[in-house]
Order: sequence, then C-alpha cells, then structure tokens
Amino acid sequence: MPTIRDVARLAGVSPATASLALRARPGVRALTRKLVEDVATELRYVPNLTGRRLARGRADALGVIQGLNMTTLFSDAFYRLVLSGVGEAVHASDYSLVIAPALRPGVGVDHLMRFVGPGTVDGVLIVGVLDPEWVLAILERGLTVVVVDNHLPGTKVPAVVHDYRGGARLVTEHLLALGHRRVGLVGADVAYPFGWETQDGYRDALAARGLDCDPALVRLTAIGVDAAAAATHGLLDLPDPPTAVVTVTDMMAIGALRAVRERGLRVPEDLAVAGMDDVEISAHTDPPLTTLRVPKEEMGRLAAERLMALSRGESPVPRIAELSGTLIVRKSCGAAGSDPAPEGRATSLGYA
Amino acid sequence: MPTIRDVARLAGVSPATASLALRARPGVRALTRKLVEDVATELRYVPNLTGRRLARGRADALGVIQGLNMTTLFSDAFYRLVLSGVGEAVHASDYSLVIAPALRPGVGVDHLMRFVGPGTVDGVLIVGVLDPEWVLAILERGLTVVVVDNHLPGTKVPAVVHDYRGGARLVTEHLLALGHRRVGLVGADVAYPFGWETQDGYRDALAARGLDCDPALVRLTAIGVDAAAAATHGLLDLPDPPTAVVTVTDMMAIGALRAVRERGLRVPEDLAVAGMDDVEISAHTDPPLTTLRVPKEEMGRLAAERLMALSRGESPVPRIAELSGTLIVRKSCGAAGSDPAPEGRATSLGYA
DNA sequence: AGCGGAACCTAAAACGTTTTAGATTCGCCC
DNA sequence: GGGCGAATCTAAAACGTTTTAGGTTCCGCT
Repeated sequence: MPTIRDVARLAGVSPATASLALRARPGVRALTRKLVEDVATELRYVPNLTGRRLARGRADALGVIQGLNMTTLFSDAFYRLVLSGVGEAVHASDYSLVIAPALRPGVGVDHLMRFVGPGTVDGVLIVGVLDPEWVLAILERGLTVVVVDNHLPGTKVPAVVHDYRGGARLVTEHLLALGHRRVGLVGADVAYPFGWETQDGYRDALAARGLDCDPALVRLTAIGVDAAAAATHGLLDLPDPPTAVVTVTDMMAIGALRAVRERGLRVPEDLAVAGMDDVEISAHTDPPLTTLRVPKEEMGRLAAERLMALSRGESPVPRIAELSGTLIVRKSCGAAGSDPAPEGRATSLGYA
Repeated sequence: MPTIRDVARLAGVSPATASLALRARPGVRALTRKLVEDVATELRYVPNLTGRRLARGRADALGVIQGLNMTTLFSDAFYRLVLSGVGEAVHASDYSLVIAPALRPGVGVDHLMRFVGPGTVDGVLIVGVLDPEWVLAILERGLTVVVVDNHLPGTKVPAVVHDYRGGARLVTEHLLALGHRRVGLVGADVAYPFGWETQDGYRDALAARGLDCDPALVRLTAIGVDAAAAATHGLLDLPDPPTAVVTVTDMMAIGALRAVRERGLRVPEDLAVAGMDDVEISAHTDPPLTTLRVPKEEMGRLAAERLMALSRGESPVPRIAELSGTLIVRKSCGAAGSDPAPEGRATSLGYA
C-alpha cells in the first residue's frame, strides 16, 4: 500500500505538504496541490485512517452498543430502524460506525471496550436498555455516552427518548373517540420506562374521559407475538370482554390479530386492535394496523448527532430530547383511514 | 486516558514488558504480570486499538459494504439476518465490525474507502449485489473481498451464495406434489443471479414432472409487496388461472396474500402461496407461509469466517461456497405442516 | 570461581499520519 | 538592490502500541 511518503516523494514535496494538499488545506500552492493529487490518484493512494486517528487524537468514529431488551440489534424490527438513522447521521458527518458485540452472559464492559474503547471511537451510543451499572462503568472508562430509547433517571447521561406515555394516550384516545368503552391493554411486563409509560398513557386517556380503568382489562406480558396472542385470548375469555385493545408493540398487535382469528372472530368488527411502533410489516397485515408511528430513524439520527456534538466538546441542551409519535390510521380499528405514506424515502438504485 | 506507559511507570517496568504482560505473552514472570495487571485495572487502563493497529500493521476488523439491491442494510428483512451472522462470527474472533455508508447516487468507491479503507479494516464483505466495476475498484485499492449472496462470474472473487435454483425447485416441487398442475411464478425482474436462478429452479421442477411451462403463468416484477400483489392479480385475471403460486421472496408472498384477500378469495383453498426466504414475519402471516428457509445467518457467518481466513493469508476452498435452504411447511399451501422450530436461538436477557 | 545458558527485562525503532514551529522563497515597494 | 511581509514549504515531534534485538540477572553445573 502506498503511504503518504510515497506520494510526497513522487511529487517531490515533503509529507507535510502532501498531507496539507490532499486535505485541501490552505498554505499550499494550487499547482503543487494539483501535482500531489495527481500522484495520489495515480498511485491509488488511500489515506490510512489508523495513522490519522493516532495523529489527530480522535477517531471520528462512533460505537453502537446494543441494549439487553432485544435479541440482536440487527434482527429487531424496531431497533434496526433506529440504527438506520444512526448510520445516516454518522456517515453524513464523515464519521465511521462500529458495532460492538451483542451482549450475552459472559461479556462484560471490559470485553466491550476491546471493540469500542476510547481511541477507537469518540463515543458510544447505547441503543435500548442497559443495566445502569454498566453505563456507569462505560462512563468510567472515559467514553462519551448517549442513550437512545431509554434514559437513566438520576444520572446526567444524555438521552434521546420517545414519549411513550403520550403515544399510548393518543392511541387509546383514538379508540375511545371511535366509541369504544371497554378498551383493553396488552402491555409490556418489563422493568424499564417503556413498560410503565405505556400503561400510564393508557390510563391517562381513560381518565381524561372520566372512565375507570378496569384492572381485568390490562394484561402485562412478555414482549412477543405469542405472549401477546395469549394475553388477547385471556381478554376475550372475560365474561365482559373488551371491544378494542391497545397493544404496545406492533409485533404484539400481530399476536392479537392471530388470537382473534383463532377464535373465528374478525378485526375490527369483533375486536379493534391498535399497535405501537409502525414497523415495515404493519402496513401489510390483515387488516393493516392502526398504530403509532414512532420516529425511529429520527431518534437514531438525533442521538448520533448529539453524540458527535458531545465528542467535539459541545453540550446540546436539553440533556434529554423527547420526540413524539404520530397516529397512523389504517384498518384495524375500523376508522376510515386513507393509506398513509410509508416511512422514510426508498433509496432504489439500479444495478449496473 | 492512561496509556501503557503510565501502567508501565507505575508498575516499575518498561512499556515493552507491560505490553507483554497484559497480553499474557511468555517471557514475563508471573509475579510481574500480576503486578502489571493490578496496576492496569487500578488505572482502568484500556489499550488503545488505534495504536495497536498501527504497530501490528493489521486492523483485526472487517468492513461491510451493502449492495445496491436493498434500501438499507439495516432495514432489509433478509440482509439484516445475514448481517447478524456476520456480527456473530466477527466478534467471536475478536475482530471489530465497521459499517460503510449506504450506497447512494454520488458516493463512489473512494468515498467508501474513507470508511473502510486498507489499514482501517483487513477486508470487506460485500453483502448483496454490487456493480462488478465497483468490486474491481475495491480490489484495486488493495482490500481483500468476499461477496455474500451474489457472485461475480468470470472473476476470482470468493463468494458465499445460496442455491436459489435448487430452492425454487424445492418449493415448486412441493406444490406439484400437492397435486397442483397450474403453478404460477411471481419472479424477480432483476439483472443479477437471483433473478434467473429462481426462474430456472421453477422450470426445473416443472420439467422434472414433464410439464410444460406456460409463459402466461410467469410474471417477472419488481421485488416488493405492491408489485407482487399486482402480479398476483394479473395471474388471477387469467382465463385459466393458476391454483398455486411461487413467490421468490416472502415479502412478495405477503403481496400475493393481499391480492387473494382483495378478491374475496382464500389461501390456500383458492390459491396456494409459497414464498422464499423465511423472514421473521413469515410465521405470523395469515395463513403462515410455507417457504424456503434460506440459511441467512449461516451465510453471513461463513462469509465472515472466509474473509478473516483470507486476510490471514489462508485460501479457503472452494472459492465459491454454496449453501442450500430447507423447505418449511406451514399453512399457506394447505399441506398439514407441524409448526417448525423458529430460526436461530433467542438470546433473551433480563434487565438488572 | 568460572562458565553457559535460560529467564526475564528493556531501549529503540517502527507503523502512517498530522501539527507545530521554523526555514525558505517570492514578490513588491521604496 | 535591500528589506519586508506574505506565501509556501519542510523537519521533526507526536500520537500509543508492538516487536526486535540485545542486555542483564540469576541459576546450576563443573
């Protein structure tokens, strides 16, 4: 591999000049720069990022650590869209993106640091839920941290979160506005903010209408298709079953859809189903899901931008950025619902 | 940040010894090693990967370049599972994983090299379809390359591919074995191997039964839910419509499902639908999809392992590794079909 | 006591870049 | 032609690590 010294030698200048020239920095004559550039392309010179990082004392790279509340960052329908936003923002700023290993029993913070330690990376994005102790340990290793889709109350760790409470309220209100009076909740039985915020939002909506919350109508369950299907069956087994159900995840809504189907009932006639997230498949279920569109890519983008700013010494305010979702009305609740535009722009490119 | 010199100084040894000790290399007394280790943990020393990379002349890192036949690596239902396998293999070998920017009009090979150039990365994995010229240009920059889910005929570029021809044949044969005689194909209208291999497999199956291939029954279309739905409608509009259809992607099968629904018909009674890929959602459609399980994670894993081997100077044979999928029988073709085990192992971890 | 060799340790160079401080050249004006 | 300042260039140090070649210490043996 040619180095900058090779380029410099062939161009008849010093490495310092070559460096300046190739980065179009002032202080080098246009003629010289052209010369250096020509030699560089001739040699197919590619600057060695590692050398540059060492010299500059910064990596211009961000690490991503995946939380515990997902199977794998790549296989999670929700988080991969967050990651997509991260990638966009990171690359737009000419930063690199490095992915830390998936968390598993046996990997500790020090193991993580072998991949995304200081020097390798200017900071890390923690996507989803991570044990607060771990986050502290990461901070202690001298890394800048931003957390996405979770936050650590009582700490100063910057975060980008979604307003799940307001979102759940919005969805529930939609159902109430449609005339439903017995609305069930298939919630998440997890010990982090998402779990209780969605419940609170659901209750907020009921309270705003002066309705009591029937405890029999709220089922907390594991996040997953099967668990949600079971919970929905439970709801439908009730002597006085709900006419609508809010599910805190679209994959869980798919479970609810299945449960209704298994009983030979119909959505939305017999049970209206609303989800949250708006993942790709949500537009293609039968019937298409009415749901809350959580700005997943936007969250990732914002988090990455904040982390990069932080690593440059700026301090974005507020410390916690909260985004809100929008209601997407499709068919699963019976409301009219024109077909909403799909999320994001498709980047379709031809081949050859 | 403490450096190895700090550790060495406090431990009263030279940096060289500290380096040896921390990596548990021979030539240092157990007592000394313990001492150095203690100082290191005391100082929360984390070795600087950048320094190490420069010194060793290798990055112990792999880059991933995403092909043109996907919106974004992260948002593609199929490829993100490939990526998952890549991550697993890479991290199991203590390599780092860096993701190159998504391809868009305007980014060239040189732009890519700013993120995954030689020195930053020991090699790159090209996931999916990339213009052969680009691959050549990457090779010219001195990078080791392995291609996954595509291959470059006429070149020496190592690849890991799936036997789409055999897979399509398997699926079609399943339908034929079920007694269907008019089987349609909703194929991919793309100019890379996947497109024609699936068609060939479909024809192979027909030919093996001595059946003619009715050209009216094969529809080549864009890869996507809507296009597939339209193609299915086209098939059903035929005076002599098929009783079964093979769709070369599960997302396309979902489009077919929708088309059938839109006509008030039923799957599988009025039209049997079979897909290919087996992505997460395929088990949760109505009815659940009979499909070909392409070993996506395995492909990623294998490709990563080959790339790492290559970067260490080994040359795995054969140059092109071909994996085969397995038929997953669910309900969408009417066959009995016990519920097959889900793919992969769930890595469920508690919180705090 | 002297020798040989193993075991342990270290100095210094090397990796490829950027940056800093200083040197040289050039053009211009008096 | 001399002097000045700006423009252009360069030498050398620095970043944090590993490796190589060599140095020292220590032990056991004769």
